[in-house]
Amino acid sequence: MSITIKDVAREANVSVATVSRALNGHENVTVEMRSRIEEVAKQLRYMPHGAARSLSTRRTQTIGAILPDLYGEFFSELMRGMDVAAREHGLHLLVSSSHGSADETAAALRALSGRVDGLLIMSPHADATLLADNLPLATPTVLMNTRSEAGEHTAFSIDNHGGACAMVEHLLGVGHQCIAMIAGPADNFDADERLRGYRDVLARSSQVGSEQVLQGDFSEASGYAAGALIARMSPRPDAVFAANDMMALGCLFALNEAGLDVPGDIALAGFDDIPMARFVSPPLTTMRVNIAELGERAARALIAQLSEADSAPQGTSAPELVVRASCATRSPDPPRKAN
Amino acid sequence: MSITIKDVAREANVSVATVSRALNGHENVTVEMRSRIEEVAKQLRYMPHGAARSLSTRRTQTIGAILPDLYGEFFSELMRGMDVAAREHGLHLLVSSSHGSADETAAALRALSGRVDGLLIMSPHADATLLADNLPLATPTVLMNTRSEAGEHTAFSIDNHGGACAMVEHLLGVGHQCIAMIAGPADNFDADERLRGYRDVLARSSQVGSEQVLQGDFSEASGYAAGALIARMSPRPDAVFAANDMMALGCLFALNEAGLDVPGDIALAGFDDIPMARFVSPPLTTMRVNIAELGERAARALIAQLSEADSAPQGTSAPELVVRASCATRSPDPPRKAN
DNA sequence: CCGCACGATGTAACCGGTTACATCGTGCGG
DNA sequence: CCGCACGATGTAACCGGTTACATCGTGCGG
Repeated sequence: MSITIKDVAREANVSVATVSRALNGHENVTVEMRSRIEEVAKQLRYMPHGAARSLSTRRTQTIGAILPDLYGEFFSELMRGMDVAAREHGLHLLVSSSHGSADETAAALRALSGRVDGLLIMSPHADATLLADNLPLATPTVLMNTRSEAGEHTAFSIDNHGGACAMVEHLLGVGHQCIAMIAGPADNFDADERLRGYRDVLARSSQVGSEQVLQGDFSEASGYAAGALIARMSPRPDAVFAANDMMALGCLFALNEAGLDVPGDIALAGFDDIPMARFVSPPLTTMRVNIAELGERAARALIAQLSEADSAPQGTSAPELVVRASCATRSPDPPRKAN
Repeated sequence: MSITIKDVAREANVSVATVSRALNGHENVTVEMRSRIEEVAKQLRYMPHGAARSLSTRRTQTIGAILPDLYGEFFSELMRGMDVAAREHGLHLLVSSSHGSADETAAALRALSGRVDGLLIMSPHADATLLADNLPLATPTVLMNTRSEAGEHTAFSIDNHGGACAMVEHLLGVGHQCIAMIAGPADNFDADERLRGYRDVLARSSQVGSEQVLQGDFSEASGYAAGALIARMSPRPDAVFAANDMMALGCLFALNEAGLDVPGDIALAGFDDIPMARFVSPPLTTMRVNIAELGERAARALIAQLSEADSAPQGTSAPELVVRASCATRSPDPPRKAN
């Protein structure tokens, strides 16, 4: 069907071994031989069959990534970071989405066996058991933002808890007393950690009343709904901390519609620092999460494992507080000149 | 090293052929035999080696995508569409970025040989020659937003020219006389087509003066620079058409900084309808491009080619005019309740 | 009771590369 | 001139699956 190494060998009147050596740049091939073979290969439009080569070398030059989804700002940035690290080492990226289901995660894990040299996994369901059951033995694996504390695999994550603490402390610091939180989806690890941070700071702070948590699901719509509720509360909180920026934006619309001024009547903060955060009016105070960096560091750690079997560093990325007009009366950001 | 089918066969006291048949659900295996083998396979944590299976079946269950980049709103949405189509058919997605270089595109093409069943390619450099030279014969391929008119491969694209025409006609229609354009990068196909649309409409419209093109590169910064220039022009254009939304946003900042009111003093329009477009003030008039749909349609066409060798439909996606406050004095969009 | 048909299972070739080991040929030292 | 060393090339095993074909065994019809 397709052109194989045999065709090239026949056409060049040499053995397949010589063709393989010539095309892979081995030493012991005369220059004339090499150039003759290269000529024939080019003329025949020969290109080596990846699967065959992988089978024989036991290397695929590919790292697999299993993510909840492939699109959206978050995963897009994550892939950007992974791509940077991968291409630096001439590796390909095979991506698979698990859509948040354990079964799909397991299926993806099994389907990738023998197709990748290592795996980057972000999945709420990637617990130790599931990994052990579906991961081919000895596949280098790096986990991202995972619940599983099982130190078996290298893990990288965003310090969501620390970030949430920092934000709540900031809000308390600038004088807000009653801070409501719009939480993310119940089964989401990031959302849980952010909520936990909020609770921890409130618990150890003496000056405040009780916590006030509204359920959201990370969508703008859920933020809008929560904002509408908050606007009607009595007494009304004097600050709102949304577990992500999209909900903060939805909330902002709802507060505006209710005739409330942000930050005059009520302060508002988000989490993530999505690009839109600085474009809305007022610009949104938020925690900047460097997602691409997380992806890049995780990929680098994986690549290191590919060569040296030992290294297994862990790591967290600390988000960074970005203060904008939505919760403190400072001047808004100037437009960024470049990305 | 790893568990292979031979280990399972030995452990279950059968031949590898029987194991293969049992695990692949073939008919002619007794139920006891099948369950015994499944039991052993599970216990041994056997998972078939993908490369070996691919080599033998000549199927990889994977489609490859070669894109200029893997991140950013555009490619992210594109991947979303591809993912939808791929997972519907149980296929994986192997992505590779060409970073806009012909060499990298060629390298990616060759590296994917034997690792994918078909290819989705978006690359400014994917011309007929490059494809012919680097594509293994008979690899089903679908091109996206390509220059190459060579009807050899199926191609899908956004109707950038038509969209730009529609936008310029709209601007003329609401009474603007002198419309400047902020163009995209010189070697970019989409940018060229949008510019061509602008020129074509102006050329066939009698009422206007000459065209006025400022060079940009699709970045917010270049839009900002162009906006600063425009603000100082005399006579000043009464409308600006930016080749994409990011430049339009940059331009908006520059115009605001220069004390100009949009749309009072000068109208502004973009292209793409990125999510931010409706959040800025004033909300941006733009052409909505359904990128995910493009990716999904292209992937579907590829998948169709995988089974039936014949089908080779072409297709364009028409962008849709979205009128917001930035260039006509209408009421702004209400917030979207859901995505 | 014998032989045939058919269903279950095994043997081995094959997919397309890589590479250890064998072989071949040439040049040079004694 | 002979033999040995070494560099270039070839042969064939191997990677881990799938599947065509061969073989085996059982039951049933004549």
